[in-house]
Amino acid sequence: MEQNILKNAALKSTKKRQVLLLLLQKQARPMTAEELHALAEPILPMNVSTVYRTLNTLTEKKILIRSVRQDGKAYYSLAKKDHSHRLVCDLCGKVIPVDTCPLSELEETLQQKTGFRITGHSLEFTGLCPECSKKDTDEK
Amino acid sequence: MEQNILKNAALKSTKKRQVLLLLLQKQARPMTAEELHALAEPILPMNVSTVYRTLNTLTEKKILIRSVRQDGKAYYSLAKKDHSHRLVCDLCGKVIPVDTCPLSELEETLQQKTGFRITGHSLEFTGLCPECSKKDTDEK
DNA sequence: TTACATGCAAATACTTTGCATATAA
DNA sequence: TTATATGCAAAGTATTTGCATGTAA
Repeated sequence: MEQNILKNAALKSTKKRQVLLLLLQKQARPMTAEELHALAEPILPMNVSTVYRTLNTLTEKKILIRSVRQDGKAYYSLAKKDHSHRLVCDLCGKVIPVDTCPLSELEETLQQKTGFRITGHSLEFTGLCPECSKKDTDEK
Repeated sequence: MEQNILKNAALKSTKKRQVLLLLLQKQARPMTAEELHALAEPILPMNVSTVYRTLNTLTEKKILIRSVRQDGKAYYSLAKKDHSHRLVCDLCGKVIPVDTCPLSELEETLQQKTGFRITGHSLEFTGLCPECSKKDTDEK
């Protein structure tokens, strides 16, 4: 699996890259370099710069998607064929993917109105997931 | 004008805060701390940490809105009553405000489907503005 | 007068880079 | 063998903080 992903991108298939890819698959949520390093360490010790370099390389090869959030950190996730948006809980950080994307139509309209050649967009909702929402209410 | 904004927020009305607020009004586009410092310097020299502290204070007081972009930098703009989104040109950085926001309806739907209590969202389109789009085409 | 604002330098957080060594192909 | 990957330490960039001094109210 991971070997193929790497080979297809003309990258050497190293154990460290495989571990990082595996972690991103298993966790199935966007993670920071720091988180990935912490998770990888017990499995296979590696330097932080290796993590950063790997994430950059994989992002350039379009294997990963990098998204910088309001906390100023870069979050990485496997690039899936279908692009999607997500709900991020302010309290527990839980992420719920949103399947609908109502923006294609809007993009069309905007291109025509503004002459802007739109190549992409980022959209993220914030709020409280059901559990945290409950907790929040209980505390009051 | 600026004095009132500051007084209303129970903040001391200093010349430096006024200059920063004025710059944000005049430029009418989101700016980084670095940009603001460079613009303020010739008018009224001030330390970078003053700029950062001022921006943080004004953001806490809801006078400014902070938005961290994909470049990892925080952009500040005056908080207007109406929330809006924008088009950002990848080449020249030009910003075009988008008046429509099609997300309220979607938020409703999502709240019901997921149980998430949505409190906000961030949306930004990227692409090329008409001028840069032309330049880009010409070069090919 | 006094609480808050500012300058300055040092510290922090996240990320990148140069160079020597190690390893997949 | 050879181009690429990695470790390590140092550097870079955006931002914050502690402390002494300055100033609006």
